[in-house]
Amino acid sequence: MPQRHTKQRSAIEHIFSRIEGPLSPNEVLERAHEEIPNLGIATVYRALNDMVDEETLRRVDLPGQSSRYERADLKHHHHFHCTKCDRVFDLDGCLLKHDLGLPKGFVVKEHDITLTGSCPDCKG
Amino acid sequence: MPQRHTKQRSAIEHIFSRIEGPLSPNEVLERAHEEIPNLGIATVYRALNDMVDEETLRRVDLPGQSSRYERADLKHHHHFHCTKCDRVFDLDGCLLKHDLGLPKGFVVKEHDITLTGSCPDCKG
DNA sequence: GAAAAGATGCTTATGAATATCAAGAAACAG
DNA sequence: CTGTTTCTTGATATTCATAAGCATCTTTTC
Repeated sequence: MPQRHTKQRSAIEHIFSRIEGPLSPNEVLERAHEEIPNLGIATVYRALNDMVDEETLRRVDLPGQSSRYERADLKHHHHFHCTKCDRVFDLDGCLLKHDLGLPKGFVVKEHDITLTGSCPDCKG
Repeated sequence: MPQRHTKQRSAIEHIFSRIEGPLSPNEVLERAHEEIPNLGIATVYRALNDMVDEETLRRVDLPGQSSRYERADLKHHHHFHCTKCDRVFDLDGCLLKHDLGLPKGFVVKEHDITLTGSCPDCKG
């Protein structure tokens, strides 16, 4: 329940203060290594999970890939995954239809949309 | 490249001829066990992958869950995941906006949409 | 049928994510 | 400050989903 101030936790938080794009746990680890060379991956996972719980971060699940994490304070948006260069782009605005026409009784709390294709750099 | 007729492969194909909903590899294994008691999970994975390659099946990736598989001949649709009972419902029609307003150069090949919330049976 | 080409099933390997636990570091009391 | 308590860390082991390796068994082909 408490929340201690540790340098590893700060380092991980700091990474997301500079970076917007969704990062994988390993990418977080690599970046944090610059500051804390012997940081363990388990600590990264723990920090990420905690931060998701406290809604500092949001989990980004792209089809067929393992989880990435992005700041929770970003404006609502969706993602574009380029299958050629494997990069993920943030897309402004919501791409969901307004009139969903769901059957009675379904209550939507969240939605995920991922577009897949090729980005401007990988046209073809 | 060739494609042999084996009873295990037929059994797996037969399951999907009766069932529409997305099934996990383990669910496929369980159902197939009724017909082929000593079927191995590896064979299920191989069959599912082959069937995805030949476009008999489609992989369904819901956020935070492992892959499920559904028939590829189903009309384009999306999925609703109830977080209470954990069931997955097919939703008719496409829920993507028509005017995506993407930056120039992005070419969309596919899109995935998952709605999350509670279903009629789990209202609350 | 018998040989050749593949598929199966078991076991082992890989990769992501979590659990375990001793040792280290913050918070707290004095 | 300094000791005590309690949480966090890091290394390792574990779990789970999936793929790979390989000897054996089945289809296909002749």
